[in-house]
Amino acid sequence: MSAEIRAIGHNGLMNSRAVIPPRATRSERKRQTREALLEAALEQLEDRGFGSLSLREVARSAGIVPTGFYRHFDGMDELGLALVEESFRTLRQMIRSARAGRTDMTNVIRASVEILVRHVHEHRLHFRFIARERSSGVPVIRRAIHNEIRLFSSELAVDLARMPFLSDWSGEDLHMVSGLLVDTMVSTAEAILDADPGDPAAEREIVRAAEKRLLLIALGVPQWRPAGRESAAAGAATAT
Amino acid sequence: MSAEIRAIGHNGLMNSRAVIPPRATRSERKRQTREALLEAALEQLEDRGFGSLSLREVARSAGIVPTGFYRHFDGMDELGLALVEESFRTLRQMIRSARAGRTDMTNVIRASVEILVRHVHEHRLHFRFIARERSSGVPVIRRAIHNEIRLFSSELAVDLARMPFLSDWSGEDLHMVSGLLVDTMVSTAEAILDADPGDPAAEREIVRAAEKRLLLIALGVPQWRPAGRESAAAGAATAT
DNA sequence: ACTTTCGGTGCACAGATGTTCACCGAACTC
DNA sequence: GAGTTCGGTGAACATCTGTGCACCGAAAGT
Repeated sequence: MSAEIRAIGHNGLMNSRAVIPPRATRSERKRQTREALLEAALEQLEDRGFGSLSLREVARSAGIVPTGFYRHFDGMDELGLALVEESFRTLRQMIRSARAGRTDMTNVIRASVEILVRHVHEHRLHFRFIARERSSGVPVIRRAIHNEIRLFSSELAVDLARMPFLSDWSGEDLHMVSGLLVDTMVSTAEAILDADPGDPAAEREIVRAAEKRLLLIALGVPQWRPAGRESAAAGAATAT
Repeated sequence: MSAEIRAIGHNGLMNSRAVIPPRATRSERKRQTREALLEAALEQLEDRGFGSLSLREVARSAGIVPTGFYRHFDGMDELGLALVEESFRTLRQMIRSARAGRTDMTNVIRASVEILVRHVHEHRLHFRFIARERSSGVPVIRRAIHNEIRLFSSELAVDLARMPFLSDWSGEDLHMVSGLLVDTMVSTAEAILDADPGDPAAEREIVRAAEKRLLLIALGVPQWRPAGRESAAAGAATAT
């Protein structure tokens, strides 16, 4: 059944349900309160882990009664998984915009970091959620996030393989570097989330450091197994 | 130690403390139950975040009654901060042993990763604690861990400054690379913690990837501003 | 041998939590 | 227009939580 009426997007960040949407089809209203539940959970993650969220409190600040919660999810875990899905949907959207603007690669590093930072600001709560729950708390959510990130890293490896100076790299090495890049980006996102919003100096410092990190990694790439032979020989790497 | 649940609702005259060393000075026994509380908390972090730990449950599995908890900490937060301190004490101990064995630096990477892995196994619960609570949950604990890690990164920067090929680096750049190294190590530790113990193949893979990451970073170092002036060496990433 | 200190106990309380159940009324189906 | 679906309600439950209080008994101090 298509026929979805598209009303205005969402009701802003207000934590209470405020006034009831006057006119809406039933499934549309259901979708709205479902979104309100997700939003309420995201907001309450400011000073608590997902595992310490209470169903009642989430329902309350979403504007419904505790038992109404079960009309949408059959427990907090399912709500959490929905949050993972939603968060990574916006993340993939970020990747798309990153791929879109990659005409020249002279400043690919700067551009990537800038896109990352912009999306962290635009979807702060989503990033905070995955940053917070990535390593912590409820196992099922941790697993889900880890799977998404791994998948994500694999996609980046495929992208990297297309680049000229990486075209002859082994799959294992490609995945290594993509993993390193992803982890670096994750660290950067976490740093930005921790730095308080409204302090542009601190954020610029983070961005600066992130760009340097990525540049350092990029500088290592041409030196990777320069002779095609094995072996590490860290000290052996010489300048051109 | 005694993680067993005391099923009976009202304990009669059963000595709940299990067996304790019969002879001990009072302050020594206090230290012991304090340690039991810390241990109990660490163990219960397996499938929950620190924020969802309950004072009662921790006290129970430590073998004391809930109110007895307050003889040692005045709340779970303080217990958490004690855990942070304890955990980083063992971490610094690791660093010392890392510094001890650095005779030759041909395989400094391999040696570092190996030390990291060994300590993760030896102090699994401590590492799991800081990995879990690093980004999540209770703000006060998160801050404490972040401060420790930042301090830690600074110390590493000082160490790096002593190395010949890094001696002329600026403080900012040194801190950048130390931060990158620390984050990489943290990621490696998290990966090892996630991989189940007893699967040596998976772990070898993680170690292998970690060594490659560090090598790639190391290979970038000699290329870092080779002429001392602007102009990043590889055409990879300069821009305005 | 006395007094003090203090880690640990037991009880009690008010509040919060997840989940059940029967019920309502407006939106949907026919 | 009659009947059904279904998102939301409110009361009730058993259970768990953190914390205050008075008390105990043995170790420590004198």
